[in-house]
Amino acid sequence: MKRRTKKERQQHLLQTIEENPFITDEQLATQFNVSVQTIRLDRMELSIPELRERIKDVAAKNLENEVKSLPLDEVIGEIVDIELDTRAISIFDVREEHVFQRNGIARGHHLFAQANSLAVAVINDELALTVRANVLFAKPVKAGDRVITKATVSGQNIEKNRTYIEVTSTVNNSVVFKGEFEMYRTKGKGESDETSY
Amino acid sequence: MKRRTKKERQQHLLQTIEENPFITDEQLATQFNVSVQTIRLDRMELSIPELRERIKDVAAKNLENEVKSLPLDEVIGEIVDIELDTRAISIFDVREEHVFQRNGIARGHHLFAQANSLAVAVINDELALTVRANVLFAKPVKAGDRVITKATVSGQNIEKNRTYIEVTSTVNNSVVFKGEFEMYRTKGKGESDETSY
DNA sequence: TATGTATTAGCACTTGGTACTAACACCAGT
DNA sequence: ACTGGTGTTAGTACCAAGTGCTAATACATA
Repeated sequence: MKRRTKKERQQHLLQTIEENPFITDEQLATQFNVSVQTIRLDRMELSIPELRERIKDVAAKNLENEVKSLPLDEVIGEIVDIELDTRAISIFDVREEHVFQRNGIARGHHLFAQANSLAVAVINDELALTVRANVLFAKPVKAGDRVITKATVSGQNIEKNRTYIEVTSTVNNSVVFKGEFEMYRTKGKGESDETSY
Repeated sequence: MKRRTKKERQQHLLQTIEENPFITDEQLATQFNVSVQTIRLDRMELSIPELRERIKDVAAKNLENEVKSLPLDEVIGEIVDIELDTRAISIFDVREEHVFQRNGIARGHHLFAQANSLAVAVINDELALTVRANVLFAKPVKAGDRVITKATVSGQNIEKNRTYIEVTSTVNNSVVFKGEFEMYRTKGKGESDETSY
């Protein structure tokens, strides 16, 4: 059926292309029962690029994402200062994708992930694993907040290959998260590799 | 400079296109100092599709990824069974992107995320936040492992709006992770909303 | 010298467009 | 009844980045 007005059709057009950027003008023309030229005029008015450009945009976004998601898998948050086996600081900007849609509060595991990543990073060893963690989520964190996390090595047990780390996260100097991490490592602080595995 | 052999050039071609799928035959021809036709023949022999197809492929992959990465932000692991305010079970397949490159062991925060997600999900409330967690990483988890996580509500403190949850994760019936979660919620188990916030 | 492989050139054709011109339909205002 | 504006359609020339095909040329090797 013919859409009543031009506006209605254009509204629909925007939505259709948003959902499926791979659609050609000809397919759109058939779908809306208008000529290909009308679709072209519509696209121009709405400044929607042609099929190939649309696809290229989607593809380009993909390459961006690859760059973005990789470090996200490696270390959560950006390490800004580190003194191996002593302390480390990282920054994590909370964005929309990290919070509950319902109330805008950051999901706990993102804060945990930042702390855990930092605890792993501060240990000067090839193999560092989290054995145990006691964490406290002191205050809700919202999208837009910049979380600054400090990890400090607080102790060691060389016989058990353990390192203890205290982690504190703050937003605007107010503590939002605290954690104690017990980490396993193959080698003691500053040791070379004669230590038994 | 001209590449010595056809094979060398084709090897290089594969690599170049892999790195930058947005390159045209003409650009490739200039780069390798051969004619456009030669590049076309090479692509045919190597069954490399034309520029537009390559871009389309990248874009299509992107749309797939969007669908994949969204639920990952919402809940880590797939919930297979749930009885609200009582217990819940989820499954999480550990893949390459979840493990340390160096030793193939899953990063702790992914296991924590699965447990935390499940603890939030089991609570029958609009607002559920993690207040505190004590977790133990009992055994390393590797890529390919299927982690089965069970969350059980173990207690409540109605005055303090707290719910306590025990979480256990196993791989092949062997415990790999245990956690106690203290959760904040606005309403008590089964209550309606007259409770104070 | 003949043969095979690699390379290059040229032409017709394809898709999915842009850019532009022209025609027509219809509705409102004067 | 004529004019004007908006919306729609048709048609043409052109473009990028190809495919598919034929033909010519170079070069080495048997």
